[in-house]
Amino acid sequence: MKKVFIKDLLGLKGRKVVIHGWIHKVRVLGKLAFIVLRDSSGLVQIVVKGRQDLLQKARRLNMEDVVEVSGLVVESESKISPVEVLADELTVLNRATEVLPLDVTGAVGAELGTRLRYRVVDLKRPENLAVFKIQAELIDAFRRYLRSRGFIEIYTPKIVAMSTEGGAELFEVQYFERKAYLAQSPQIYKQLAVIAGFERVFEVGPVFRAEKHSTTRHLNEYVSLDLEMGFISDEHDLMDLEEGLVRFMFKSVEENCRREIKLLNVTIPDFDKIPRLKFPEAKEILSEYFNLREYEHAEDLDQRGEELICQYVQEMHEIPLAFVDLFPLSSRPFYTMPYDETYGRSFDLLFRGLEVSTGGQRIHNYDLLIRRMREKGLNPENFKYYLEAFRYGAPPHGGFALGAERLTMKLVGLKNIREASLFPRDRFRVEP
RNA sequence: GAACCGGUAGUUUAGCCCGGUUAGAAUGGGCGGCUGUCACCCGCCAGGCCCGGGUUCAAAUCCCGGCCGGGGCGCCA
Repeated sequence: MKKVFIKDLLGLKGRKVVIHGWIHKVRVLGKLAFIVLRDSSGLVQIVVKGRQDLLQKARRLNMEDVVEVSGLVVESESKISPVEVLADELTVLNRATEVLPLDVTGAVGAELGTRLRYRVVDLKRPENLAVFKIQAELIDAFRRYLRSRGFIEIYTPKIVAMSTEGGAELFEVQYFERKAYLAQSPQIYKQLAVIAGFERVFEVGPVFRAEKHSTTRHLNEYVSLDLEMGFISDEHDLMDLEEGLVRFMFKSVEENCRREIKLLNVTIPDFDKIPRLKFPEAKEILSEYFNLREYEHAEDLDQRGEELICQYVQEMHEIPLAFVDLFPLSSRPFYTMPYDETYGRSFDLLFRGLEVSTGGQRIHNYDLLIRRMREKGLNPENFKYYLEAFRYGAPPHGGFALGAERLTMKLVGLKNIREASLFPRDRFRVEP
C-alpha cells in the first residue's frame, strides 16, 4: 500500500493508502466517527464507520496523538477537502499524554507569551507552518535569483574579533584564551570575498545584535540575506538588482505558496519599479507634506518617519515599497561611499512602513577609507586585516542585506517579528 | 537602562472602578449518550483568583514591593 502525504490524496480516489500524522480533531457520533488528521502537507478527514474495534480506538484518541491510518480514498462532502479516507486500520504510534497548553485548532487562541513558551505546540498550528513555508520560499528564491546572476554562495565566520559597524552592541564569547564576538553582520567578509575576486557573493545566515531593545520589530538573532557585488557604477545598480530580486521573491511566493497565501490572507504586492527618494526629499515630505517640522534637521529616519514615507509612496504610487537613498554620512557606517560632503551612497528599502533592507556603495579607495574611519573616531589599527585587502586590488563594489524575518513579517502581515522566527531570541528569551 | 498596560481553571475570558452569595463562561480533559459530522450536539464530573506584605470585621477586588508577560522609548537593522 502506498504511503502518501495528505495533499497527494486528491489524485488517489479509489485507491488504498497509508497516511500518518497528528490527530487534529475527533468527532464521535455514536457508531460513526470523524477524525481530522494533520500532516505537514495539510488536513484530511478520516471516517470510521461500521467497525466496532476502530470505533473503540477512535473514542480513546486525544488531540495530537500520532497515528498511522490505512484505508480507501473516497469522495468527501467535508469542508476540509474533496476526499476523505475510509479507515480500515488505525494504529497509534505515540500518545500525547499531557493536556495541550494551547489550542492547535485555533478555536480559542493564546497570547504570544504563552505561544512562545510552548512554541512547539504553537508551531503545530497550520497558520504557523504556512508562515515558515513562505519564509523558506522567500529564501530559496533569493538563492535562485542570485545564482542565476553569477553570485556565489559563501559562509563567513560568525565568531569574529572586531565590530564591523562600531555601532551595535556585540555579544562577547570566550574564544580559548582571548575574547571574541558573535558577528553582527557578514559585512567585512563579504567585501573581502568580492575583493578577492569572487565578484558577486551572497550569504544566508544568522547575525547577532546585543541591543537591549524590546519591540515588535527587533530580534537579537536574526537571519540576514546578504549580498555584495563588484564593478558597480553606483548604488543605483544595487537598487536595480534589489528591485528585481524582491519582485522575483514575491512572485515565487505567489506561484509556489498558493495554499499558504489563502490560509493567511496574504496580499502580494504587485509592482514593476520601486519609487526612489533621496533622503532630503524624504525629509521634505515629512516636514512639508505631513507638516512635521521636527524632521527639518533630521539626520536619519525614525520609525514614524519610515511609516509616513511608506504611506506617502502608497498614496502617490500605490506601491507599498520605497527606496530612500543618500542618507547623511553621519548616520551611516564608515565604509559608506560618500556622495558629497554630507551625504552617502547608502539606501534603505522600506516595506509597509518598516525598513527591511539597508545597502549602498562601499569605499574601495584605501586612503579614503582610512580618512572616513578617523572621521568616525575609529582606529584603523583595529581593522588592519580588512584594510590591507584594499591595497591588493579592490574593485568598486557595494551590496545590501535583507532581514528575512522582517520581510516575512511584512509580507505575511504579522504584528510581531517573533512570529516570523521559529524560536525567537529577544531581550528576555533564550529558550526554547 | 528609567516611565505605561496587564496577570482569574491547561488555554482564552467575565467579575475588579463601587471590597461582602457557592468566582461565571467558552475551549480543552474525564465519564455517558448519539450513523454524515465539520467550532457536531446533549447530560454529568474534575479544574482557577501570580507571589509576599499592608489596609479592613471582611480582599480576586484597595495600597506597596517582587516576579512574569505585553506594548512602547532610547539605541539599533
